[in-house]
Amino acid sequence: MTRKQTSEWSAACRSFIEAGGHTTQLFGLGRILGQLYGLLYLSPRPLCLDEMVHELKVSKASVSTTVRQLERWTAVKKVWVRGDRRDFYEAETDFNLLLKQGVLATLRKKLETAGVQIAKVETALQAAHANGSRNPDSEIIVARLKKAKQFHGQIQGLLGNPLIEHLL
Amino acid sequence: MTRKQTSEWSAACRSFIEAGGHTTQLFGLGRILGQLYGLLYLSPRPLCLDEMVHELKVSKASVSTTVRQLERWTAVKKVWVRGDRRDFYEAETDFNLLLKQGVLATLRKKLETAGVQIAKVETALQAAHANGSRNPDSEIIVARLKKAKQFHGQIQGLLGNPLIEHLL
DNA sequence: AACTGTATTCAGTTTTCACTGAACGATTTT
DNA sequence: AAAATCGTTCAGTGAAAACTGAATACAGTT
Repeated sequence: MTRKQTSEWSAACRSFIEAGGHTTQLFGLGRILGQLYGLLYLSPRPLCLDEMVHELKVSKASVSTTVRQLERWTAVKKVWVRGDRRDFYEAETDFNLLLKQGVLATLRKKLETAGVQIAKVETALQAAHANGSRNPDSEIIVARLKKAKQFHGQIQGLLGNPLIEHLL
Repeated sequence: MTRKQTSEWSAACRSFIEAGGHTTQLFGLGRILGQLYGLLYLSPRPLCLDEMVHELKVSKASVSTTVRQLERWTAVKKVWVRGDRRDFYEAETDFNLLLKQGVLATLRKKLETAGVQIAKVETALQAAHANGSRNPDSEIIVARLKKAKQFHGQIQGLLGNPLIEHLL
């Protein structure tokens, strides 16, 4: 990537990087995220910011923020290069690790906030009940909320299940 | 919902519906999607479009498109009401079924298109190789692409794994 | 201390996307 | 056949998100 290379090879690499961008965009993450990870994934050596800027033809600001986002997800890590004060990054190539620490972790967090929402509704419901309010459909509503809560707990348990980690 | 009811109960329902909107928004899906499903989920009887419009205070266009989106995910289904030519919808209350047929199915589809991307890169890579192009980093690139492809296959297998369905 | 090379932040711009209003088409009722 | 009732489609709007250029901050060098 950093050296000049035959057009065929670089074409294949560009194709991979572009595919990465498409994929992340497909999942609602940005375009650059996938491109950047793809670039680092194929690179045989760590790259500094300006190299990434040059390869992807995007602004330095985008690279700076996106690479740190990838770092938070443990998808890339910063590496030291002796005698160079620039920041170099390389990709974490273990996808399984990445899936566990990155994707599943954020999924759990979102599930958590969803649980908070359910809890809120529960208090509202208890308030209605304690208040002596009567409603012909009360049983149905209570039952369905209960079911929703159970499902939430089930999914949380599933994501915490060591079996999942074992499958990866 | 359709009948008048005490303020406490409707407050709890509105809270649930709002929570649904928050949750779907959290996952990158629209706000209305979650609200609409929440409304139908709590409703003891099927609702027609105008009832949903009235409850959620959104446009009929939004309800029309969103409810069909939910239908594609088998999250709701259209039901016939005798002597009424309007379309009525009710929620699928089995979350497990919903997860399998809805979420996992779309996930598989996205994985599929990602696989197409990888295949494209592979042909580009073979072209480079057949062309006799030389590159010092070729082994690394080939190896990493292979690894990526393996991972893709692994995930596809995991989503097709009957064990997953069993866990739900 | 001034300067150079680096990364980060921030205000502004472009793009994307959920959502709407109004027009349309289809079907039923008068 | 005219009117009424529904559902869908489509161009447009507003807001949020992605992305950029320029300013800033920071560390090392002269």
